[in-house]
Amino acid sequence: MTRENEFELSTFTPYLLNQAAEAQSLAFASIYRDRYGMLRTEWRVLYHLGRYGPMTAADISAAAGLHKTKISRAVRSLEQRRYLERRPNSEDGRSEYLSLRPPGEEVFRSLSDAARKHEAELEHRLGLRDARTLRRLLLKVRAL
Amino acid sequence: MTRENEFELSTFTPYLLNQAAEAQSLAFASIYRDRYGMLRTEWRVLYHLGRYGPMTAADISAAAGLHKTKISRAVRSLEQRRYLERRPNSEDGRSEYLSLRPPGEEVFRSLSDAARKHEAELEHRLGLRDARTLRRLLLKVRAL
DNA sequence: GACTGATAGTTACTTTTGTAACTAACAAGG
DNA sequence: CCTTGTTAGTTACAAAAGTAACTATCAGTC
Repeated sequence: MTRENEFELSTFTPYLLNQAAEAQSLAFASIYRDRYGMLRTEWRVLYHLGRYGPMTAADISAAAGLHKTKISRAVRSLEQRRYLERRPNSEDGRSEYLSLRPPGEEVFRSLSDAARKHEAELEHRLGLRDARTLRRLLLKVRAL
Repeated sequence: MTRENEFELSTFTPYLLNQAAEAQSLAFASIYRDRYGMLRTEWRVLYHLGRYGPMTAADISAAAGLHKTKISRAVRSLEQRRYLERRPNSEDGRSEYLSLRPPGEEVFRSLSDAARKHEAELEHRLGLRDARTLRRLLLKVRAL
């Protein structure tokens, strides 16, 4: 009953990308979610501040490619957890400089470690050669 | 100022997977969204019915790996657009058989065509060799 | 220094998703 | 039949994300 040239979703690249991304995201998301009750955007904001130091919400928005409302909400949430603090930007009264507080730094280190481990594990299970190829192809796809 | 062994999100495989998936999803989603105002789950339900013929919500749930509440909502939405119809299942009073109506079949064919074109285009831009490798690796990742 | 347009960030509103609770129908055993 | 437990699907509620409108500040111009 299956027609010859029928379209197969199960081999459709965007679908496979989603499946693979979801599987991997779930695996890593459970770490920042279960350990710290954080959302993906919150982890991303925390990461940028931890990795590159103090910056404004607009800086994060540009660097992470996230919409400003997402940043705004993530910042408020991280602030409430005492992970970051705001200090006025003397150059521009509209914005504030955001920086991690010690507990935030701590969480950043912990999650960075977990991410490194996660990546190493994936690389191991995939094999170094395939892992590298995959990264290269994903970059290529994203750039299309 | 950049420390040596610092974790780099931009080379983190789950992150790259998400980026690539998002880029590709957005590209294809705009088709069913803009053309027919459909959501991803709706397209998936429509696909299963169009590709494999009438089945129950539970069948779709199992085949597509989608939660039953998602199916329920998608089915109602597709029904309101007159894309599908329900008929009682004489074997089991709790469930109904779902099948596409002519307009639904029409949309299914149109979207299948669009998907085929999309895949061909991607294959062309990526090169056949890389496209195949990518699919292989994505399957491998999903299976981990 | 008032007017115009742009920018940083927040708030309000809407849509979508996730989760849990619920109803109805089934199935098996007493 | 009448309990007990399971399954199909819907509904209700809560969390999250998207979009638009808003406030405040800035920068340049007249």
